[in-house]
Amino acid sequence: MEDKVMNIGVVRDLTGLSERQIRYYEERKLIFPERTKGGVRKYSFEDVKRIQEIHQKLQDGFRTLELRKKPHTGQRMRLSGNGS
Amino acid sequence: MEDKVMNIGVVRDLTGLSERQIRYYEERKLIFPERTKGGVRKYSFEDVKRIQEIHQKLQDGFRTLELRKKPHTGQRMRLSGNGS
DNA sequence: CGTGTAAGGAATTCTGACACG
DNA sequence: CGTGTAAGGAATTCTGACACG
Repeated sequence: MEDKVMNIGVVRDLTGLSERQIRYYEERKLIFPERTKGGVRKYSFEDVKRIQEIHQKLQDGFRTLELRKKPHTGQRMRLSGNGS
Repeated sequence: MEDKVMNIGVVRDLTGLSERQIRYYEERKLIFPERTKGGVRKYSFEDVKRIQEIHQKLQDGFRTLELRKKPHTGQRMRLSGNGS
């Protein structure tokens, strides 16, 4: 439970991701930043780590929904093509 | 050397001090927050600690100039009246 | 699905100044 | 000296939407 102290701009710089991506992960219920009274998002360093993990998983071919509960039953290769 | 990630509003809430006080301590060269390209100050948790120390010292009767080099040669009581 | 972008508004922060003591 | 405040502008962030594939 670290302090939620960073604005999205800092998280953007720290992770190298876009604000769009960061907000989207929240929309998918993968991260839960706090808000100031005015509605500005505040993130913790834990959030930053989590965001990087999420991005990595997406790179590996997972979909955001699958990331809500850390999966451990099925690797899901995503080199080319899909499994459908 | 911690990351400078907090806006002054967070530091205000964390320390309970006013933005005016925080900016003033910088003006007196006691703390050195970074700046975004746009000019917005960014503080680290170390800065927060330092700010609290500075405020405590001021409560004890020190003046900002005296705090630049941590004093260790003269206690300076400040209960009532001054030493002049 | 995950991400980019332009749009307009709102929250936050900045500086310089005047005030007090 | 250390801090409060009103003033106006600028930087940052927010939401909802359209786009692509």
